[in-house]
Amino acid sequence: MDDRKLEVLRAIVEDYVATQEPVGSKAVSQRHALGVSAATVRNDMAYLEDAGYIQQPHTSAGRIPTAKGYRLFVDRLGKIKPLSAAERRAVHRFLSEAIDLDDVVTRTVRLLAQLTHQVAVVQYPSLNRSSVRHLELVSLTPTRLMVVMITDTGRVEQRYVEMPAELSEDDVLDLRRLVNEQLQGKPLADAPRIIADLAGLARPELHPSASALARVLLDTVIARTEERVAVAGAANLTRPGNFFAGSLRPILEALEEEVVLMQLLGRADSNALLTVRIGDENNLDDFRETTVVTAGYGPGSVVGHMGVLGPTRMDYPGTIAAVRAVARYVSEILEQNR
Amino acid sequence: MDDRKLEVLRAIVEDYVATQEPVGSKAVSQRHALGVSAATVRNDMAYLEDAGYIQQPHTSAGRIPTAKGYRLFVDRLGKIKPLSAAERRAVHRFLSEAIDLDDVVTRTVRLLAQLTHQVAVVQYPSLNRSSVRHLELVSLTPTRLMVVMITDTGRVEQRYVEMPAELSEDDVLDLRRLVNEQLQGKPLADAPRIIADLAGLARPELHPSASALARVLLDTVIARTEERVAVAGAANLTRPGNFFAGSLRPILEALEEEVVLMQLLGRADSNALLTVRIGDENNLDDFRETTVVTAGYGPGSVVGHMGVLGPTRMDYPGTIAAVRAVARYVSEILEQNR
DNA sequence: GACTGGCACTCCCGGACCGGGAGTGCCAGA
DNA sequence: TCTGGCACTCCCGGTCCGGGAGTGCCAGTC
Repeated sequence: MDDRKLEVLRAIVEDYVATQEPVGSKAVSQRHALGVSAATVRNDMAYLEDAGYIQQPHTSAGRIPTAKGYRLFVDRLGKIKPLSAAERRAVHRFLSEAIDLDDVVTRTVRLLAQLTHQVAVVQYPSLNRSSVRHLELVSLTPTRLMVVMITDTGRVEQRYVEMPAELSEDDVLDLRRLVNEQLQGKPLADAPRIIADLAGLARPELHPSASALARVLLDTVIARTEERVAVAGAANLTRPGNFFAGSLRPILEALEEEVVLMQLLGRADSNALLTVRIGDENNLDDFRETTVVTAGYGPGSVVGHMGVLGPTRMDYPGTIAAVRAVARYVSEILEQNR
Repeated sequence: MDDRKLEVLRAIVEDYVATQEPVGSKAVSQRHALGVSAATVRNDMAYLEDAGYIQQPHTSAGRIPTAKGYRLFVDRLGKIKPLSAAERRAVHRFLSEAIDLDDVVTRTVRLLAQLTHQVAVVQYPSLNRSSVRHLELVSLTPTRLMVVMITDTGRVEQRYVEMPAELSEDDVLDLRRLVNEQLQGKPLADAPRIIADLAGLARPELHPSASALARVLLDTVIARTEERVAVAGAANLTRPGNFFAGSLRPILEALEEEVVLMQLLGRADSNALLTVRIGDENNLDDFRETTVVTAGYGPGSVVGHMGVLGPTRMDYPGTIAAVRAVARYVSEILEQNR
């Protein structure tokens, strides 16, 4: 494939993203200084269409890129344009004001939505990859406890436990000591194994209570917390030309389904620094016209993903730069709080 | 105002809500067994229009209710239709599976959205009206603490504190004892006063640390936590005829603005059991075509509001019944966990 | 006096029609 | 290999028109 043909494809992608209208041969040859005439561009366009990179909405209209065309653009043509200094400062300032981990996530998701003018999705840091920092037991009544688990990513999880027998203040302290001895500092991934043996380590008369506690702890550790996500910028879906009314509804519905969102954030290939999934690559019918740009984040290892979701016709260089920059900075913050 | 005229208004509201199309005199006289001819209905309609209860989109079209018309309907005509037994069972089952307070809120908001086919909004239980059950201090490093506050509504709040000096294990225990002695059982409304005197009660060498802690506690108590809300069912905005594309965007934007949502939930007249705000009554330009149905909930006293938001052309009896039923049941649950 | 049938009138809505414009494919020539 | 020219296609916006639904009014009836 010719170098010039690639330039023509780039021109088509850039113009189409900017104007949202099919772009014709004349526009390409004039505005992009290729040094050839419109007729020549037309020949290249015919080739690109044969090869499946662009298509015509109808005869005698300009061309628009196909998913395959965008893919080529992202892989070989788009030069990521870094954030401006002002934008970087804004990101730093806004995120550094976060008061706790939840606030970091909330702020991140808003920031992404605002920077990219798209829908942003941020996964809460996954419990599984973090470890236990502290467990606290609070007795509410003699037979009712509250368990609070604090992880080294700063997450706090709470559960109520009904005890099979009344517990004295000392009993609670004993249990508290026991669970902390066993679990403190341990990765959550190892926790289920440890918890299984927990009841056996308690004083014999506490066995029933310890098992009840263990059941709830287990639940806390493996619970659906990994699936929690924050969403922002849904209003951006209504930007003119982004999605027509018919396709809006399934997307709005999907945004409230954690399962779908997790699938989009794609924990499978979580090792890639940054992933761009265009159209069909999402393997979801409702997202055939949608591109998802995701990045992993975390202190050292990846503890969660964040991403941005928009029409395939999106500003790839800008979006990719924004997601990458924000993911990096959030990782730094988590690193500091380690 | 005639009894029959009221019946005509009811017919118009009900038909319009059902069909989303202006309703004509013929339809009213035929489908609603008023025992009078279309011509008579026309006369009544002319009266209702003069009085401002209905309007014509254009000459020679049927009539649609005005905000004033809906208001009259809600105040005098709509008979709330209770949930079916099956629906009630579903509500009970779904809510009773909640594992903690956050989960109650999450489930409630989904349930409301599903029952009413509208957008649901639920305020997290306000801290200010609850009281402190327990405070926990966890030392992360010698100069860094994590404060966890647990309230009697089951809410957990966490903050980091940087200490001006290194603290020993005993120092932390001292501070922990102190703050719990002072604050346990106290309503959050009283907390700021108590916290102000806190530092003075610590051992002299702990004064600086105690002040640092007090500052953060104060922040925790009065922080924006009161403004947190959960939203669900945004996809319902796209139901055919609910909102046209132009008016969708400002609403989606508002749904991400806590401030606006709080205003809609309206803490002002928080004493009413159930509030219906129709169109202009919301005092927000973007919500001129929107009705908000809200109810307070809480164990005994009101600790938060929940509501549903939809086009003024909504099924009032059904929506009101759903909001009322859910609010009641959530209140019961909170009562049990008290 | 209240209600009714009839009638002329208004206005929306969808479909048909049409001309301009943008863009294309192809071809012959440089 | 590139270019200018040309005939062709098809969308788009505007206009026009007829049918239908609904109204307001009036005269007549109970």
